[in-house]
Amino acid sequence: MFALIDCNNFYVSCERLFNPGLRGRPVVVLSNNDGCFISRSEEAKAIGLGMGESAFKCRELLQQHQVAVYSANFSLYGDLSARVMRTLADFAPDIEIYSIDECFLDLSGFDRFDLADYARQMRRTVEKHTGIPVSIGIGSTKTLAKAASRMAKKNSELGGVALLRSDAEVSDALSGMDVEHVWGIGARYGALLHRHGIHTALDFAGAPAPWVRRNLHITGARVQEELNGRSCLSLELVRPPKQSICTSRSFGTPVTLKENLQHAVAHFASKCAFKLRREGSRASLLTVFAATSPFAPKEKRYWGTETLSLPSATNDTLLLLEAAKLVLERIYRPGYEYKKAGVILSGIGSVTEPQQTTLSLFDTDPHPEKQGRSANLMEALDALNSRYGAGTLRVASDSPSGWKQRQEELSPAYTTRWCDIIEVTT
DNA sequence: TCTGGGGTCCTAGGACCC
DNA sequence: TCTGGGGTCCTAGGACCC
Repeated sequence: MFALIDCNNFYVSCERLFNPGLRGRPVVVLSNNDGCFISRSEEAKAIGLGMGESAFKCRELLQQHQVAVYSANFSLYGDLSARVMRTLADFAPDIEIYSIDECFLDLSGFDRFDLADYARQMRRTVEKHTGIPVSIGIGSTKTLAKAASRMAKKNSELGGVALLRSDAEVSDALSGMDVEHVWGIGARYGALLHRHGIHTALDFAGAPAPWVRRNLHITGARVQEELNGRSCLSLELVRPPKQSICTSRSFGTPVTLKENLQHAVAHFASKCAFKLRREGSRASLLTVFAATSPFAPKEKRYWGTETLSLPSATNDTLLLLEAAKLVLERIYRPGYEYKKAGVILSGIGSVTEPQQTTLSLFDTDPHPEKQGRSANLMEALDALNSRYGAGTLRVASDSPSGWKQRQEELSPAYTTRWCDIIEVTT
């Protein structure tokens, strides 16, 4: 059996933790740049504020209902997530951290326990240790556990826990679930399925397997197997290394000067390089993109992107920054109002893998001694920034001037930044 | 005036190899 | 008139997840 533990309205719950006055009130958390809703309290959902809906379109509703609005505060959410996961890890030997607010536990061998009772104990403990409310679903496959957790969340009379064990319990649950809400079936496949008379998760479980394989491919076929109680997805205990790393942002106000765009791109490249080293990886491809608003009139729209193949895989901030600057130089077109830019690293391999270089006939030596110096420098850079805070030591072009996000309603980083705590208590 | 960010996997088709 | 079989790698596009 698998358990899926899902934090309720996670980001909103984090904000409420440090601001108990928000309980019972409608609360929303906005995306980066304060664009749309990415987390909503039950009260906010009841008012009709939709997931992913643009905040500016709901201005009146927000005011009318005195909705508490927050900018996304990921350092707070990340830290609280880690606390929740540490607490849950004590309940089973194997845990897969699936996302910032969800994890799977392997409950095989727990048959001597009353699983529903065990889940209720988990809920109480997480609530007590972290203050975050969770819902728990248990089933014989990960997909069924997901379906159960959805039930637990939707039906308050279940007390936050749903267990699907007998065939009758499973078919009963699946018959009450629209097919597009099954994990792995989204809106597009949902619409296709509805057109073919497949409306509920139960309909899908019973649909002809060859048809599913043909139309929803191997991933859809797996989902169907899982709904029928045959486990295809095992717990992933170690996260595989990332295959691509992206840092991108929308700008609060449009950026027009190349110099300012360079500041932003240098910042994104530095962040990417840091993430890459944290993974213990190197990248050989670097993409930069810079774009105007997709909502601008057609003649004012531009989406520039180009990828550079690096002479050898690296995780050196200086080299990646240099490459990013070169690419930006190529894609920058004057006269546009840039609203967003980003850097993507790919062609990623581990630092322990043998270096695959694409040296040209005329390249000079790869300078092994120089590479050792680069590694030392990066180590020192990361150590300083870890000790004294991100951005303490950075390349001069990685500058915050001339571009910034909108974050008008940012709460303090209560658990990760000393100066924010002092501000709260004084 | 305002519209997020960061990922994964799969497929099809083209180019190429022997 | 016919025109093999078995591969790899790369890219674009489309789907999905949170």
